[in-house]
Amino acid sequence: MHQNLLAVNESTVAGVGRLARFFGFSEVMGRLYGTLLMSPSEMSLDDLASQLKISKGSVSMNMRSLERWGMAKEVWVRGERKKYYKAESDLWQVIRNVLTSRERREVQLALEVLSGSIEKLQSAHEDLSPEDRELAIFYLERIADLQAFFRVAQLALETVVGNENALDFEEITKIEIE
Amino acid sequence: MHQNLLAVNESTVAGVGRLARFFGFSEVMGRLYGTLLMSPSEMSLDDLASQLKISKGSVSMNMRSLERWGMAKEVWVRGERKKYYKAESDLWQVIRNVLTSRERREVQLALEVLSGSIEKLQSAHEDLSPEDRELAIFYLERIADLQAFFRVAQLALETVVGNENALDFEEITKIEIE
DNA sequence: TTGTACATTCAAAACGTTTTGAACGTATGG
DNA sequence: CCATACGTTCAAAACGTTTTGAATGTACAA
Repeated sequence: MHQNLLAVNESTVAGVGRLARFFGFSEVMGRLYGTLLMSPSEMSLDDLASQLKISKGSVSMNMRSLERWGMAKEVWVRGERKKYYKAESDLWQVIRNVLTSRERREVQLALEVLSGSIEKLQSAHEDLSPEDRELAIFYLERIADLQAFFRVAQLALETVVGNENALDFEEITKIEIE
Repeated sequence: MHQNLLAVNESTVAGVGRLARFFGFSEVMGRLYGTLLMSPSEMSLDDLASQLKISKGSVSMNMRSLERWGMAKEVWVRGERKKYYKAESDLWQVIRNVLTSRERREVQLALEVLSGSIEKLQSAHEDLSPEDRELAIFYLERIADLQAFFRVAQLALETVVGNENALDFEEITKIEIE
């Protein structure tokens, strides 16, 4: 294969690995996904292990994670005993999967905890000493700030998760060019 | 101090620690920041070490990180030899600091690498065997998808980073309530 | 200027995470 | 219905990261 093609493949795989880290996944998961993304044909566990030079066991486990996150799919090949995989190549679908099943929960939980804190502070109000009352008021301010932050995060998430097409390539380039 | 106030403090500190992890910082950094955020008065290294039950060395190093990220500031107290710290309590300022000096670079770098890849593929075009040419076309498609993703990320970042007030509490709640 | 109370540093230890590979399952082609 | 080629599992090892605390550096109060 041509030198440049190899270089492009390598840097893309590395970049997707980096991206995976950023999103809180392991780098290997990202490199597996990147490898599949840059492969025109589906790949077996052995293909992936040899191409990335990692153990088969690691590939097996990480591919299961990728499947759970909707980032890769198994492909059945007739007359073959091996499992073959291909990448989910719709990046927006992948982003949506991840945001929906992870970030969304996190944000919702955070907002619930914050509401709970406000309630705790209010219900304690009668019992508080003067100094504690002042502190409680201070706490309420800070918690309101945190709520504001998480509400923005929630809004942003729903924007991405909610719309099937809102953020696709065409639309964005339009916005940028104008 | 009242039981509920302690509980609120604790869960907030834990939550900010969690948030820090999400943003790729160490949990301790987040807990230090959270502790300062929930403290009406500035705190010394020893205060922080004893409250979080971690070594002074760790506090010292992590506080320096927090300062570099614009998340905490040193406060001089007359007639005191100790260093005192307070949190940067404007969360949007903190977000802006982080996004500007970290995420922004990452996205820009990624876009440069992708452009470079496209050039590599185009400049190699003449030399390619028929099979490699097909592969190059496939690569170009996938790289275009990645570019689209990073352009959206860039746009989102500039939205947050660029506007001083675009995302403050008032505006968001308005949007939500309507 | 000096003594000292503090902050900083960094090597070693503790800790958590990831990787490996051999042992073990399992399902498919024959 | 096997035989076996493959996938999976998991304990141990490798590895990277974080934490500690003692040694060291530094600047302030007196």
